[in-house]
Amino acid sequence: MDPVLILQNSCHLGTTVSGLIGMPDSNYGGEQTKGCKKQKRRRSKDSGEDGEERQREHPFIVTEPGELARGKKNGLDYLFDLYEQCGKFLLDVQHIAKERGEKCPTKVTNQVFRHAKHSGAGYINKPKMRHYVHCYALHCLDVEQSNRLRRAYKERGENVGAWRQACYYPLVAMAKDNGWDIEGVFNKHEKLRIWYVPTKLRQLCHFEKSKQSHLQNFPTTLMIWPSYKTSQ
Amino acid sequence: MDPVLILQNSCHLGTTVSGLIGMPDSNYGGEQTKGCKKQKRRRSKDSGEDGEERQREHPFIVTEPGELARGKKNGLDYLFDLYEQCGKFLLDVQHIAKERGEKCPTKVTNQVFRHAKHSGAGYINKPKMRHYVHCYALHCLDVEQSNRLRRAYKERGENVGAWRQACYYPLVAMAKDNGWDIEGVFNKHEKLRIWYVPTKLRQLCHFEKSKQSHLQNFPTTLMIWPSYKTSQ
DNA sequence: GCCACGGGCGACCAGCGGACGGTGAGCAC
DNA sequence: GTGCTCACCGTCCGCTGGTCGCCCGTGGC
Repeated sequence: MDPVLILQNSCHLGTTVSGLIGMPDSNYGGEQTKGCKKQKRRRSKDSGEDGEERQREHPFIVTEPGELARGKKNGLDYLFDLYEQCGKFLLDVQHIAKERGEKCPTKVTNQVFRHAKHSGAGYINKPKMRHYVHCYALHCLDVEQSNRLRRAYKERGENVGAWRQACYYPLVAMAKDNGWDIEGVFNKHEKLRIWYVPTKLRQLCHFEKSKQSHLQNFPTTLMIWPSYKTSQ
Repeated sequence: MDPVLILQNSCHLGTTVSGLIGMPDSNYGGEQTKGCKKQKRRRSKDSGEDGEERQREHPFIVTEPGELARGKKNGLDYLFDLYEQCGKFLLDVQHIAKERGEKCPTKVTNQVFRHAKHSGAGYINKPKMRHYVHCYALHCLDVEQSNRLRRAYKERGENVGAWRQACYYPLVAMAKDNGWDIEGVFNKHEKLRIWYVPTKLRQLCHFEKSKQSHLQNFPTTLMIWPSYKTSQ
């Protein structure tokens, strides 16, 4: 059985002393503490406005490769296809930019999301795509392992959030094999190159790297994967 | 004699019908016309404040290679050295970022300028560096031609602005030889890769490219370099 | 001393990358 | 029908890249 999955499973209900546990995906304890205002946000609430209120997309569920989601849900093959679609939209934007002699983006930018929306792909939006980037990354870099993870999490009846969290660790292992250069891991892959490395994944790699080098100095320190069970 | 220089010289006092003439360095006629507010800016004027008012740097003059500027002026060798210094500061910033597991910039960003200032290089600032990037580019890509241009403009007693404008055209020619990919021209050179391609240079390349392809359809059209004499 | 020139760089802005968390869809019972 | 879980994505925010033009240093007379 896969050691990473074992680690996942064994830590699932565990507790650790790590300061990272239950951390949301946002920046955790960078030295800059300035700018901590809480956001206030309003929402239309009633649809008594002029425009057609966009219906929100069906939530994702953990599906096996090739499996179609039942009920009002979307499967993970569909999720990954969204990333391929974004790649196509980036190509469009690049061609248009070159034609006009404008700056040519190399990554999926706001402009690309805008272009997707204008092109009728209203089901694509930035928060969603950024949320699952690392899941797509695992799918690109190691389909076998990605598929195994999907099957395991489906079988255990885990929700999408848990599966999403689990996708981080195989990637951290790959970063380790690449001298802890997660940026490089992304850049080597044709389809991944166009996606920004998620902050949390970069931080996770940094954290593990520090832990490893610390282990060399103090071999008695316990090495425990953070569970991230409570973060979204 | 160099054909590009001949073009420069012959067009120096000329007039053309080009819509680009006398254009400032800013965006000219992109299709987006939104956001045309004029900036208001205040300046401290009196130095009755707490801090030591930074003295502004001596202006640049056109100097020959190896020549030191006389009087309260700075020479072009010093200007180009500033770009090398920025490259060093970028290296610093990159090392710090990697150590901390933060995003690692590949270009000279605001952060690099901030680091330079904090490191005591208060004579480096963003507007200045961005202003002369293409001059440094020519210096990197073809020292011989850059040196010839410097000597010619010094001899004719031209001011820095005129020399700066003249630096564009050899670069446009290089872009042409590279399939009009100026971004690629920059990226191929180790020291240039870290600098953003100036908007005006990219636009100039695009304009010339269109003119060239137009020439093929209507060979009787006169091909005239815009003079840019009145823009800064 | 005085004036005119011209360019250095402080300050501004649209829009970016990045993030949060309130709605409300969805399913179990 | 009812309740309560959880994740979608509208909206926000600190900055970025990019630029403008005011102010004043500067040299000639």
